[in-house]
Parts: sequence; structure tokens; C-alpha cells
Amino acid sequence: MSSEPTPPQDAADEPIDAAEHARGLSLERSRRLGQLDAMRSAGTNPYPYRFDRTHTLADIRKEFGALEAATETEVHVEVAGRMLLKRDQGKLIFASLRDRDGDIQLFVSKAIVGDELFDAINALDLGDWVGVSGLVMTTRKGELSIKVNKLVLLAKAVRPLPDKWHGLTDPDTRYRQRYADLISNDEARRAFAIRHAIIASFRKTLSAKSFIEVETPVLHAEAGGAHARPFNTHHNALDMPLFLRIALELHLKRLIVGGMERVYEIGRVFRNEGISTRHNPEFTMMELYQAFGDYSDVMAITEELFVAAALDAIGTTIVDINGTATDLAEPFRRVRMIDLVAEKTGVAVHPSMEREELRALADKHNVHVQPQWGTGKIIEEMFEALAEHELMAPTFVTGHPVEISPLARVDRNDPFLTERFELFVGGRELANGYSELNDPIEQRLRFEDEQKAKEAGNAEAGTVDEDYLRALEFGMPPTGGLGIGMDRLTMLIAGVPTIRDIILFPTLRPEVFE
RNA sequence: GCGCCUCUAGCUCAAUGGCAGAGCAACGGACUCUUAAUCCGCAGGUUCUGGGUUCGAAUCCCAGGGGGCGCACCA
Repeated sequence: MSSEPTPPQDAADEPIDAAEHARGLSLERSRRLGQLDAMRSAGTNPYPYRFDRTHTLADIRKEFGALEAATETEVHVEVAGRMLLKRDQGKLIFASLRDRDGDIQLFVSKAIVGDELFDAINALDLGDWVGVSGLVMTTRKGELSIKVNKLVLLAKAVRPLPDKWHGLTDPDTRYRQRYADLISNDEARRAFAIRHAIIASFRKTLSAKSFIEVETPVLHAEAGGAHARPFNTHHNALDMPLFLRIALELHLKRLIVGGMERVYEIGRVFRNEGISTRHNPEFTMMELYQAFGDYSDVMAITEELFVAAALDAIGTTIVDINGTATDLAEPFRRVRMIDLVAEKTGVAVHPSMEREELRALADKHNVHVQPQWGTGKIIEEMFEALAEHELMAPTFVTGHPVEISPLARVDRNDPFLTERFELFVGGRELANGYSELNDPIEQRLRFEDEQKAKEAGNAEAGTVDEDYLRALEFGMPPTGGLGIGMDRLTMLIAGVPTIRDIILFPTLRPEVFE
């Protein structure tokens, strides 16, 4: 409002020195900042506090999308959005306005708004936020429009938008200036809408199954629940080292001990490892635990979650995997890890075999075996080297050796294997689950093996978590557990090739501002 | 960490050893049904940074920085 105090503004405040003043961007910013000063001098706040709209742009399109061409209505609406395009016709201006989920054309006639407002609208820059009131209409060509009566600037854009047709293409700029990417690239907006829909779908599905959503600590005294290098941090008041969590698992299972029966968490985990098209140092996991079930129950839940998420996010269960249309609604293939290795090597393998025999087989297939690896680890390495990357259609790989699965329960039919699965799609691991080990005596032995591996120099190995063992000693019912990589699932459903396209602000080196 | 590629106007891109250019955006002008509006005019440059070769470097070489891809790491 005009009575609001306007802080003193001076163009000389701008940190643009005289030598730079003639340069393109500086010149453009100066011009727009000059508009701000002029508005303030005239008693108008270029950044007003609020605007009440009657409709979103999608509302208008839904309600009036069927209007015939050249229709004038008496329906008065108030809308708000960012002005992205402007087509000046002399005494008529067409502009494109966009809000969160729609767009619409503004029809501005000099005869209706008068000379002063017409000139003000003409002086707006692409990128400015505006609030508009007017009547719903269609043009002679049939374009749904708002015949503008009044228009107010809601926020001035001082920087110019990216190219109106090509948007932003430079990956560096797209990730660093995600705001500009979202303004100018439809594909970016689409990917993050899909991400939201998937997470919302998970919550809906799990709530319907009586799962409770919980939040467990991100700061851990011990980084357990997976094999990965953690980020280290420090608590000042307690003067103690802490780790950012690498998994959600051990706290959620404590809640199963506590009797919550069905819990899940969707949360960020942190792994201090390489960055690639499939890895970001912080990423989002969904883990759930269901009392009285085993790994077959959580495999079924995995399929159900995937199908519902795809339907909710993109309206179909058909997704593209490396150029092949694949229906997620079909039951996922199930195959044991040892059978995949046998298939690739032509030799039946099993963790009970002599280590030397497996090592020779691995050598033959150029899998380099490290001295501390046991038979189970050798089998897994052969699986990863020979079979994993070829698993395109969704495949549950099951029966991981005990050696590499310290938290999973031994297979009821084979003491060398666990009741575990990993889900692979497009050659990538998307999920991991098992019948949870709930015998505290056996869990202690498994932890002690981990501790030995860590002391032998394996930085990813775990340690003995005494509190977790104490929890198990109170008794954990039979439980099935599942973890799903939400980022990779989103990549699959959105059909994007890199994890940076579905993480709003991926990890980058810090930008240097001069 | 290693290898390959890449970095030019606000944005999208040309120029491959010989005068740094175009489109969009901006600026000035024309236009009352356009929609990537159109048309006329004008302006905008530390070619990522530093060094070198050369009569001459955006271009070739060296070093550094950002980014991409691949490898390694990621049980």
C-alpha cells in the first residue's frame, strides 16, 4: 500500500563498479533495479505482502477449458503467477502467466485498462510475479484468456530468465541454480512432481496396511545397518564424535522389539562414497519392518508399492528400461544368487565349497579375490561382476550367503544362505530385504565377525552394537524388513538417466562467488 | 583418485591459427486477436583463470578451476 514506509534506496548501493557497468547482465540488473527505485519513489511497494486469488490457473482451465472461441464471460477472477512471455501488439498485449500447476494467457487492452496501467504492464519484465483481476474469455483463435482489469506487481525479477525456448541446458547451471531450471524447464518440474507422487503413494499404501511412520535419529554413535563409509561429525557440548546414519535399520527394529509391529521411515541417509549418475552422498531410503512376517511378505509388499507408485505418479505400470517397455505389474522374477553365478560360470557354486575352488573359478572370470574374503563374499563378487548388470527386468535375487548378510536370518533350508533378497531393475539395485535375524546370541556372533573384519582394515564393516543386542534380548518377533532406494525408484518411474535429475539440490563442489 | 570430453554475450549456440558472430532476452520504434508473435533499428564480450608457442590464439601446448561421461569406490 502507498502508506507503507519505503526504505531509502540509492542506485549507488549496488555493488557494480563503473568499469562493469556497461556489461550485459549488470546493465540489465541496473535497469530493473532502477524500476524498483522508480516504483518506490512513486509510493508503490514493488514487493507487496500478499495477494488473494480466487482461482489457480488449473482451476480456470478445468472450469472454462471448453469455452468456444470468441466468448466473453462475466466471470471475474483473481489469479497470480509469473509472467513468462509477452506479445506486444501496440494497443493490445498478450502475456503468458504461469502458476504452480497451470498457465493462462492475459489479454490486456489499452481501451480497458487505460494508458497509465497499460504502460506499466508494458514495462513489466519477463519473470516478474503479478497478481491479476479480470474476466474469463477466449480469443478469436480460441485461446483461454483473462481480460485484465487490474494488475499489480507481486515481486520484481531483477535478473533475466533463461532462454524462453531452449530453457537451461548447461548441467552445472541447472543443478546450481535449480530455481532457474524449474522456472524454465518443464521436464525438471515433471520429474519432481513424480518424485512427490511416489512418496505420497508409499505413505498411502503403507497407511492402508496399518504401518506407522516414525522418525529415528540421523546422528548415530555407531554407523550401523549397512556396509558403507560414514560421514563423521562432532557434538560440541557432549564433546563426542558422531556419524551421520548410513541406514535406518537398527533403530526401526528396536521399535519392533517395542511392540509397534509395523513401522516405516522415509529418510535421508548419508554415505561417504563416490558420486555418479546413480549415487549421491545423501539419498532417500524407505525402510519398513513388519512383525510376524518374513522375506516373502516384504517381497510381496515391494511389488505392491512399485505398482501403486507407478500408477499414482504416471498413470501406468509400464516403464521404459533401457529402451524396453516393462510392466511393473507382472510378478518380478525370483532367482537365487548362486544359481545366477552357476548360470554365468557353468559351475554350480555354494558357500559350503572349498574356498580355493571358488577362488580359482573367480580368477578364471577375472574377478580378483582379496585374501580376507570368504566363500560367500567371493560368490557375491562373481554375481556383481558377471550377472548384476544384465538384470534388466525387475528381478529378486535371493539367498545371499550368510557372510555378507550380518543382519539377515539363515535360510530355513540351507545354513549357508540367508532369507534375503535384493531387487535389481535396469542393472541397478533398488531394494533389499530379509527375514530379520532376531536371535540375540547369533546376532552377537555375526557382529563379532564384523568387528574382526573392521579391525582387519575393512572400513565399511560394522561393529558390535551392544544396545541393539540388548533390545534383541527383550525379544523381537519374527519380522520381515525391506529397504527401497527412493531416488532410484523415482529415476525408474520418471524415466531419467541420472540421479541428479530427481534430487533437487545434488551435491556439488561449492561455487566461488567473486 | 584415474581417463576422455567440455567451458564463447543474461540464456541457447556459431566461429579450428587470420577483423569474436547469430537467435532469444534487453533497449528505441511500428502494430487492437497474438501465442517461440512479426517487422525496422540499436546495444551487449576478462572467449573459465594463469602461463607458453606464434607475426597473429576462442582455436595449439602446459598448469589450475568448474562441469559431464566412464572407470575405481559403493558388501
